[in-house]
Amino acid sequence: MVVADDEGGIRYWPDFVDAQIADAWFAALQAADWKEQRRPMYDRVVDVPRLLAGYATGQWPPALPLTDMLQRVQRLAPADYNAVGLNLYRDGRDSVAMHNDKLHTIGPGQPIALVSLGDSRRMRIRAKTGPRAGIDLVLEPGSLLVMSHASQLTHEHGIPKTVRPVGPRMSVVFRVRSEKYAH
DNA sequence: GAAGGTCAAGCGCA
DNA sequence: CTGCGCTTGACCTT
Repeated sequence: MVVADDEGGIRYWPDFVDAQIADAWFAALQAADWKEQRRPMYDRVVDVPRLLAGYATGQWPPALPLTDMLQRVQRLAPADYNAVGLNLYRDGRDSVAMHNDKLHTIGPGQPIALVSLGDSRRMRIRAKTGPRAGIDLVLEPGSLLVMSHASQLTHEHGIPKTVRPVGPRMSVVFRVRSEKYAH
């Protein structure tokens, strides 16, 4: 347990699946419907530093291994997941700023399950109040990170950029979206 | 419909 | 090398 609270806190399983499965998933998910996004930044528009894809549960192309992934996630972190979000960090310049998942879009008490594939990347986790001691967690391929709803209130997380040469990493995030946000 | 939060890059400093 | 806090603004949410 990386962070403790009464909903399970933040839990990390480095060996969620073995390397062969992780590699196969990573390869198959290249075929997802990856989209670039852009955002305004001062007087210019910049690319969001990662590629994004997302599906409602069961609405993904059958060729994607998401059904298998979801079944395995269910064994360790059972919940009525109704959405998946995928992020592709192409190299060390790709990142996500520190943030927490929007509580209003997640069912109360429901976990968020994140599977990592491809190269390892370091995730920074930090308490939002009090002593702002940060925790670094290396998210390895084939690992599972489960974050409680409550932990989103107390902690924020992000994937910082790095100068170290790194290959692509993918995260596959299963969530229980509230009614009005679910498709 | 007003108001508040988000989150991109780059900078300076620790 | 890396972390952090600051900055603006279009868009989203309440």
